[in-house]
Amino acid sequence: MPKSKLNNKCPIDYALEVFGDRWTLLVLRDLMLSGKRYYRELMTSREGIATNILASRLRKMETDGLIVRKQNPEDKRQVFYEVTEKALDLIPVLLEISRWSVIYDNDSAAPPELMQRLNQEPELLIAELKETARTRQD
Amino acid sequence: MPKSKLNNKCPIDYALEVFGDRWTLLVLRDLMLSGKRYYRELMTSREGIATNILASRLRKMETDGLIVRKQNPEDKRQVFYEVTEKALDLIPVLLEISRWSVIYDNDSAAPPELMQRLNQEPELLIAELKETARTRQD
DNA sequence: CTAAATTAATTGTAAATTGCAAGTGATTTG
DNA sequence: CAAATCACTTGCAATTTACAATTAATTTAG
Repeated sequence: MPKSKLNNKCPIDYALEVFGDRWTLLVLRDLMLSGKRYYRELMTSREGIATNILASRLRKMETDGLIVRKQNPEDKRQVFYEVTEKALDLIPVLLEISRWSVIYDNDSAAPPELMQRLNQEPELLIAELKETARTRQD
Repeated sequence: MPKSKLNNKCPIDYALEVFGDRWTLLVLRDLMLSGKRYYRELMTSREGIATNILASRLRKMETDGLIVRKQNPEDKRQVFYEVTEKALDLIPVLLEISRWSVIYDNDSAAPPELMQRLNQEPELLIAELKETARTRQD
């Protein structure tokens, strides 16, 4: 990672610092769109993230204010992660990315009715996805 | 980079393979939103990309169908890059990312009237930005 | 016509990051 | 209380990145 500069001006720069790596967006996808919450659940993504990388990304994501780390009071070994509004506000970015990939990659698939709703009533879809993600965690 | 799998299914995966690194989105920004076309222009971005990294990214971006490499017939030393429709269709992604960064990073700035138009008439803004980028290159 | 400058890279190497395998400490389960 | 589970950490090899120097092709200046 290049040294971060004070008084960064380009918005793309900041975004790349926060999620411009190979794994952060995938973890956010799992937390926000796949309903995963626990470390062990995040380990099982099809992309196969290594445990040390997952741990270091979760640490950085907490530092960056995307997630909050919590302990399951009923089993103190278990740790889960809640997404913040800052993370939830990345849902539109994830959806735009998905829309693009579905067009340009033959192997990319997403629930077709999701893509349809994304074209027809994006605002409502985003609101629902956010609410679903939020509700899961209280 | 982890090995890419055949029959990739998640759209986010594909996107990360194509532009999920530290530099590709910045180069696309310069090509599509800042009107840069020449290698030497791309070298002067404030973020300071190293020349070997720029060269390797441009090669990969051409492989991935985001840009086309061309030679200036009036000065055969000079090389410029044109963006494809595939790249232009990433403008909405760049704009969504910018919207998010402007909210969450105090140091991020973007032309305020651009952000305003992004909220009020996103489709028209995107069409105009694409057209501007396209026109520049013929 | 030739020497210097410009452009778009490539090459070499050190530093940083990633990926993989194994191990650890706290808890819970049988 | 021994074994299993969970969320990591550690060690190390392999890959990628950053920085500096060099190169080949072409153009410009004198």
